[in-house]
Amino acid sequence: MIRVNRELLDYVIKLKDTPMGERITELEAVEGEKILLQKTHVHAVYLIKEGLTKCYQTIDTGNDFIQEFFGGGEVFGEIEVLTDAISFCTIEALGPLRYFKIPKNSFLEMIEQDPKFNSLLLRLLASNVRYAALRHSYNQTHTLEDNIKRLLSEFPQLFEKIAKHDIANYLGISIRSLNRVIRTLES
Amino acid sequence: MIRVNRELLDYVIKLKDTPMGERITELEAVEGEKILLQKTHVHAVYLIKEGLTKCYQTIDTGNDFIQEFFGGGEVFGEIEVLTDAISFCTIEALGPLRYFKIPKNSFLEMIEQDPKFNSLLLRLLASNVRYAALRHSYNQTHTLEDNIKRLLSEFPQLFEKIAKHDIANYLGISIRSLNRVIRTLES
DNA sequence: ACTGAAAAAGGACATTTGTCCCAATCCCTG
DNA sequence: CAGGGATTGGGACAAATGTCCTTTTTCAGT
Repeated sequence: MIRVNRELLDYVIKLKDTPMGERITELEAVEGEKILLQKTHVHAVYLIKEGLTKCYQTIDTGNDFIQEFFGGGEVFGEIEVLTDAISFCTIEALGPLRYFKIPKNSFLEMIEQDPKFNSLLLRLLASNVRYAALRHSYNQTHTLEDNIKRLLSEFPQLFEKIAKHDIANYLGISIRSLNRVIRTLES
Repeated sequence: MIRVNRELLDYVIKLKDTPMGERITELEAVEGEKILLQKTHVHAVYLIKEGLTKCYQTIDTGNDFIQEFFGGGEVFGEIEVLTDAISFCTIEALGPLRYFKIPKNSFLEMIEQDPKFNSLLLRLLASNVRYAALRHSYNQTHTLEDNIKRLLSEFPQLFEKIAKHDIANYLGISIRSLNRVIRTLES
């Protein structure tokens, strides 16, 4: 639900105090600000220091589909930089945000020259593949009710921290359906 | 739909003629054989040389959900080896199969010592993340009819090459629904 | 405190999808 | 070539979900 990566975050914070650290800038954003735009070229890789973002796609139907919520230590832009592709989702701050920006070239150099960073990145990608696969298979094969129960058990503050329409877009359903199921859960 | 990675396959085939190549074994499997079992420990990484596999999870409801179809150059077991986790899907041959097996330790060494291999692996992971994300968002936000049309345009031999129940399990729907929609497509 | 906009809640109906059957066909094997 | 199991196709009904719309609630800004 909300992905984080403490280990990578700690490592990059330490990197800031090395020569390579000069190439990493620290930035801020406010709620609603978009750090990365879908269907644009990506020239840097970003890492969240503090705060929460949603990573979503705007579909041709006009709806949004939220791939994931990212917290501290999560990375975005790396897929595009590695595959040389146009960005496939938008990253938007859900509150005040602090994040690091690593220029594309520096990122690629770090992969080559810093085995520890490389290893952390590989594990991040692998862990995200795994998480997304499990989430989607569960989604496709269980009822909405099961899905919401599962989210709640994983993240009890769900309804306090995340807007209804975002939860609906994360589950790929309409708000109406979400409300209906929440109601049956309460009774 | 069917993932392949020509570049990685070519590279590993070349590797076979180097000292490192001695640690890579080439194996075969027949249709229906399972190369990797869900919920087991993984001690090696595998790469498909020739043939087709399905990568699926068996859900607690008894249904299967197919994450992806893998062809030449695709890798499996890497997620588990990198994240030190139990395998989250089963890999099954859909026909005669040839594949390489790389012991866990050798795989990890290759990542550290062979920048080219490391780079190919990073790009494979990134490309798979991207592909899966796009597939799932499309799936969640479009009708079944659109999804099937999309699969057909991407892979016109769909119905000749892949069994109905596998297509249904890939889309996360029942065979009944699949048949129903196919029928409306024909008329 | 007032107001307008966004968010939340839910009624009513249409549409989609699943479940449970049963029938027809194909294919493998004894 | 007979029989059994898998595969395919589809009818009928139930359940889940979407669409459209209206009402209520919340809340920031004046």
